[in-house]
Amino acid sequence: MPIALLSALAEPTRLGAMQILADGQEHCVCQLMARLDASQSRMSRHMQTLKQAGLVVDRRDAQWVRYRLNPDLPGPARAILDAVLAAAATEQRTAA
Amino acid sequence: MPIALLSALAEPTRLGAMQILADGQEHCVCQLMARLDASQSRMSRHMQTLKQAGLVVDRRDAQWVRYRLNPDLPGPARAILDAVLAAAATEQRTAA
DNA sequence: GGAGTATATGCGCAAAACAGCATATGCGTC
DNA sequence: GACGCATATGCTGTTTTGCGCATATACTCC
Repeated sequence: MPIALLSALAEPTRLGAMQILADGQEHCVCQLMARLDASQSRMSRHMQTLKQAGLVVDRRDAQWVRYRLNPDLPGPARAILDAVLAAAATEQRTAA
Repeated sequence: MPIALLSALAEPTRLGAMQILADGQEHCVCQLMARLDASQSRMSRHMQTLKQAGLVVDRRDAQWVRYRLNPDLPGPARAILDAVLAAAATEQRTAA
């Protein structure tokens, strides 16, 4: 069931993180917290959640942990993610 | 934000209801409870949640309340729903 | 209008989610 | 090894979510 995926995405900070990571680049926790205005522990925990859901992968790089989209995300999950990101993007345009 | 949509779908009974409603037909609460093995109050409340999220619409028909997919679901929301249902269907095939 | 069926809802409870704070851990530099 | 920066995690309190039970409401049939 995609329940785990949906739960992971159904939270503003986590969805925000996914929108940032959607650029395909790696981002460290410190960047994410800054851009999403989240505290350190909050951001770290949310990234754990996304990782457990299989949406992202992390990599230690010196003092940083760099997160990026899970490149091996299964097709159906990837389709959900794309649809969600597209919807989120649409809304932001609408609000502008 | 699609947060509301995602939250609504991120619950097994509600997702199950959406899978049933995906046939395009109307279904009364009693059918849904039977097929999803849910108590009456539980099913009723879950349907309220789906309704509030805009995913379904209801219609009184004599003693029954018939639910069906919201035909006016906006495009991006519809896309999410379709992706989620497809993923759910895939998993069930995998399990079989 | 009384009984029966279908649905919604108020209430209380238990479990889960989320946040903040403090602290631990990993890594680099000196 | 001491210090500093980045990240993770234990603990605690608060809020939210989902549930069951009882009851209210809507409708039909007699």
